[in-house]
Amino acid sequence: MIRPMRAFKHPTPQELTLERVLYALSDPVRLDIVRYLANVPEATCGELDGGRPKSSMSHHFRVLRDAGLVHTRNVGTTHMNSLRRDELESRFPGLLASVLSQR
Amino acid sequence: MIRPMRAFKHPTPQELTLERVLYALSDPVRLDIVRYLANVPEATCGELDGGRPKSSMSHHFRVLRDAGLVHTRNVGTTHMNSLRRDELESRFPGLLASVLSQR
DNA sequence: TCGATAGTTCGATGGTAATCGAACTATGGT
DNA sequence: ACCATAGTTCGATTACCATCGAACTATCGA
Repeated sequence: MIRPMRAFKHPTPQELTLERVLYALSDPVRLDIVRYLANVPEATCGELDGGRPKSSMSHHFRVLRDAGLVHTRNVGTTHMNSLRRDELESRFPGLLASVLSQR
Repeated sequence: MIRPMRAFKHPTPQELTLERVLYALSDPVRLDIVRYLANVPEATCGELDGGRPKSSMSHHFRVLRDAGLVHTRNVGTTHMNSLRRDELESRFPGLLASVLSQR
């Protein structure tokens, strides 16, 4: 009886709130993650820790996931993260691009 | 020896950080304040409390001021608040408009 | 099946933020 | 001068959040 690895819950675009998205983006670590993900198709969690403990990174990815910014899928032993560009665009048109355009 | 009412400190556009702005906007009460201010030239603090204590409103206005979103000037016994549209636009072009365009 | 690897979850800690009442300050009006 | 009004500041409480180590889970490879 093999149970598959627990899948992550990803909110639908309708479930997203502007406050939650802005809050998720208001942390320097998470903003860096989002900026990084904006330039690659996907990235693993480990690829993004800046020497930080895995548990801290896991926390930030969870916040980003719960806010609807990031999608995580399981690939072997790693977790592949990607920006939910299209869903974000459908729910908050132009918002992500606007934030990412700031320096 | 008359001392004028203590003036508020307003950060310059250069001093603003994206994280701070996004954080200030991530609270429902403050987001409502900003949305309201977007539709009027100026507004007093009292005009915006939704039955909340004055001290709570004062706190939120302070956060918005410190983040650089709101300017407060003294007019008689009241405080007139306005959105710092131009400064915001110069520091984070398009950001405020993008956030305000979301429902 | 035995590591090794990648990441999550748990629990604790410290820091920060929201909230409110109460006291205080400043201004204008009478 | 006195009072009312508008808002700030202070202090306390509560709640939440970032951080980290440690234990746990899942997958792959040997």
